[in-house]
Amino acid sequence: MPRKVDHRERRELLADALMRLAATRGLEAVSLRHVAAEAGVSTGMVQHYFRTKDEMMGFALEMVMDRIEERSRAALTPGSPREIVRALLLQILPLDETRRLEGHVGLAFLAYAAVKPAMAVGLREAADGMRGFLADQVRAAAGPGVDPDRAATGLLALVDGLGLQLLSRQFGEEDAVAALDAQLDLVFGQS
Amino acid sequence: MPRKVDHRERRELLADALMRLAATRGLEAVSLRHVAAEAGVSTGMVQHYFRTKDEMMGFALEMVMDRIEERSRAALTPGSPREIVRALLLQILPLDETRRLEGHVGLAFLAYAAVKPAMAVGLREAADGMRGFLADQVRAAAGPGVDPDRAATGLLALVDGLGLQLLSRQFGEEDAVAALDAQLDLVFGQS
DNA sequence: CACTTTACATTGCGACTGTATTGTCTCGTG
DNA sequence: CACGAGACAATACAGTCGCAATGTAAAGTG
Repeated sequence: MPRKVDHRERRELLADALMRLAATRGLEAVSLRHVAAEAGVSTGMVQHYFRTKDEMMGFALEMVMDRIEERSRAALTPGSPREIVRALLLQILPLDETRRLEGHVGLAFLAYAAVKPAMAVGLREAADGMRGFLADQVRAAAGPGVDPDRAATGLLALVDGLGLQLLSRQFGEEDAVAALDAQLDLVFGQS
Repeated sequence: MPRKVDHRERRELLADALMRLAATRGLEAVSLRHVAAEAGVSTGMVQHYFRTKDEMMGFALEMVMDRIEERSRAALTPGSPREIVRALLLQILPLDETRRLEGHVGLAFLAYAAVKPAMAVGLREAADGMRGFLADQVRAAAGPGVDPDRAATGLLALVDGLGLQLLSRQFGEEDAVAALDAQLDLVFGQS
């Protein structure tokens, strides 16, 4: 075997360039040539690591989801269910610049996946897992009149919606956090 | 002046074709030729009514927003604030096929507007107006511990998030309505 | 030292894009 | 009835797209 190169590393380098492009100029600006230029390599190299454009898109999407999951796992701190849920959901909100970038990429992919169903299954599974985890936490600590599954669905939808509006800068970060806390109050009871 | 043609009508015909295309095959499939073919006309005619592609996109986006606003206005029925809010938010959720289609188009435009800021201002204004109206309704009838502005933000974000997940068929329509009702319970107090 | 496999770079092709140009037909007005 | 303006249609153009083919350099293995 000749020249040893870390495939995973190269692909992540290219996917990073793709994300930068998608966030600043939209998914429609993502082409083999543009990704190559953004990464500072030749288009031939991009083709070498991704046999087709769809393969590149799929890899980038998976990478975004992996990063979110990784950050979520890192935010898993011991505490009350409410604290756990809050820490988790705060990781999903685009509250800093890197997460804003990922959020834009995610939004672009969401619209992309709406048309390419093959891309949607991963997103669905991730959301289902998150919903299940949230429901467990709510079940453990919520008030008596609260349906855990519905509350989890509501929390996830709220964070999605807040994230959407944060991306279009409809209000500040502290407002979004306040809205989330208000919702947590409603679900877990005022503390 | 020669041959009289209703400009508005023709443009809406073309924008309808554009929406069908955007919903089924994504905004990336929207080209002058495709829109023309979908509408069953020549590309020259499309150019005649829209001098540029961006102009066509902008018109279609405005049309989508107008339709949502029109439907919302039609749903304005006399009743308690909670009933008014519920009826209004139910119009935003993609609960039937035509609204699913519009939802997909809206999602595509959301991602599009994230990159073309000129398109985003209209979306922002519409959301602000809606938020203000919701806040007024909440202020008129909510419990004492509820901040109207925050509750309005939460409701709008919830509906956005629910709509997003409805579009990707993550759960049934009745679940989304149930989640909305649960939230209304929390905001307006159990009835 | 051969030899093969991998890692790229370069180039070319056909299809498609938005836009500009030009032509034709048809109507309403003077 | 002439005529000019609007309503299209057809085509051309430069650019970009994904992808395939081909070439070259380097490194590990026998």
